[in-house]
Amino acid sequence: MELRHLRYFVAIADHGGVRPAAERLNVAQPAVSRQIKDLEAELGFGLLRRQGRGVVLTDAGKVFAEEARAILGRTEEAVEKAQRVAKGLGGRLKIGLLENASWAGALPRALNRFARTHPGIQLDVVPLASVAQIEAVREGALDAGFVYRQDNLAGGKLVVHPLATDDVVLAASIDMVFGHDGALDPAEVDGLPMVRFRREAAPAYFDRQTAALTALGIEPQTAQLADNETTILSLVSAGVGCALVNSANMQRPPRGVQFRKVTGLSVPLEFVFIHRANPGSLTQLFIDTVLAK
Amino acid sequence: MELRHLRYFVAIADHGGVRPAAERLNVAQPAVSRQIKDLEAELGFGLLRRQGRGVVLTDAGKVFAEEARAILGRTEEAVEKAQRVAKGLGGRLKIGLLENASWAGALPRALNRFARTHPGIQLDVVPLASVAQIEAVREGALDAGFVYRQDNLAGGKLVVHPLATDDVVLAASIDMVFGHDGALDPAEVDGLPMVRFRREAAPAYFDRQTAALTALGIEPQTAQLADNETTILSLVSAGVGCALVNSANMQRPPRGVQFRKVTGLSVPLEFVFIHRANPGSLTQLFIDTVLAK
DNA sequence: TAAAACGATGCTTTTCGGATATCGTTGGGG
DNA sequence: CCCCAACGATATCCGAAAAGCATCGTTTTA
Repeated sequence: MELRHLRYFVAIADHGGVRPAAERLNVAQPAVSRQIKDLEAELGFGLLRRQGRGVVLTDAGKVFAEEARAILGRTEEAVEKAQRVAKGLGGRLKIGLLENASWAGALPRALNRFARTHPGIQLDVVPLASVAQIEAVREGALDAGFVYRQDNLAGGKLVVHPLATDDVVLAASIDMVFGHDGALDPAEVDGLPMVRFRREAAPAYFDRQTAALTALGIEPQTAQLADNETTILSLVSAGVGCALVNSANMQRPPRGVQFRKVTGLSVPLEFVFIHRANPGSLTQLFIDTVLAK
Repeated sequence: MELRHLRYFVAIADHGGVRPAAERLNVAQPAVSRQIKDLEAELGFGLLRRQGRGVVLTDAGKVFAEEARAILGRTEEAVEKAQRVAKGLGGRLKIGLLENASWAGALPRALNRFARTHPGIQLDVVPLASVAQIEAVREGALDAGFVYRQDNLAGGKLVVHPLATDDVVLAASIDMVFGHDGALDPAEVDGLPMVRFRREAAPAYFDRQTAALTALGIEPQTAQLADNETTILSLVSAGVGCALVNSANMQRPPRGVQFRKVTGLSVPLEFVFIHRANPGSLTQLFIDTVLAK
């Protein structure tokens, strides 16, 4: 069965006869007769009742005509829909974002700009941790992602655009008094109870933090584990302990938390934009918007 | 565009390549390549990105593949749907029925039997007056109807099956005392206030009633007009007057109403089943069930 | 670096849809 | 009542188009 069969049959149903249908279709009458005959043979039941003068639709024919009309309409819609996507006027993009930190950067502006410039494109923003985003982008589950650079980023068809470099600072409850306002000496930090990332959530980050601390002679005392930075800051605010957090948090300091640089402590956090090496046209549009900045 | 294009393209999308798609479709690989090329040319945008080894769907291609799958699925459904109708296992029948009287006959049994025998067929029962039903059946708005024989029944592709012949009887309130139990003499009826059909509702019937009454020397005194027999009987029961009604009502006498034959008064009411001369297969099934009785 | 896998292209074969001419049937009009 | 007009079906031919075959270019992989 081909769409031609449906087109011919619908024309007959619409114009009440083979001949007017043929005329409307700009083909000769026998062509229509034959196609319908073939269609009936394939379906295994009659669509028309021939009664000398003209034809009438059988009951099955009436139903089939209705269905055929719907199918033909659907194909037109399908073409239009795909066409909109091809023109960059529609479609759907899945973008990964870290739910903690770094929202304060240029990201919201870029997203807003894209949404305004391409109103037909649906932006699905998926909150995911860096490791999960990288995996998702590799597999195509995400079109692009905003993550902190990880070990598993290397190789394998991924394009990485560095956007900014943050560092860690010490977050402590405002109830904790250090006696001065400047950067903290490592000795002042040693021995303090700390709220830490659960290692499984970000192994590389955890290890780099640990290494940086021990290099300064600080033995981290884990008071509590948490899965994300928002939770960590809540715990810090509650006085559970201090914590090393992304310096981007200083842009929007949570209530009850003070941020202090620690002399000599540095765990560079490279915030990057990632996508596959062969992005689709839609993704390319998004990439351009993000990098245009 | 033909369904073949969609089938080929969906096969590529499903199997991730031209060659496996061709194998699944039992055609050679170049055939698939060309069809997709033609399809892209017709659509005006690309569906596949050729990259040496293998192909990947473009964004528009992904959308179109989804749409194409839906369309192909719809066609299968369409065939099955029409097939069920062709086999007499589905579909819809519109049947006209008089909302008053004559329900007490074999009709409910026939309708029930049909509903049980053909559970897939939806029976739309439309309450309509005789004249309206005849018009509707002629125009195809109804597949069949149950009516009282009318003047406009003659000619024009209608098949009429007489089912039963009723007559009129006098309906009166039980408060009305005639002094005996048998048929009434015309003289006893003359001068009584009567509830009558509005003439527009059934002109022929009205005139025949009037003629029959005057033939017996009865001058009908109209106490009230009504549109249907149910209303008439309610008015009779309320003591507004007596009325000539279908004798079928005697099967289910309404509360507070007595029925009396009037000597010499006869207005034969032929209850008939009608349908067009060239019924569809579905309608034929229904006809067979009704007449099988 | 060579081989294998994949898709594209050129050419031939074959299938199938369309055009023309004609026939059978039916319904309407003189 | 009969003939004509309208409609759809059929037969045959022709052309378009889809499929098959062989081959080429490219890329990935061993």
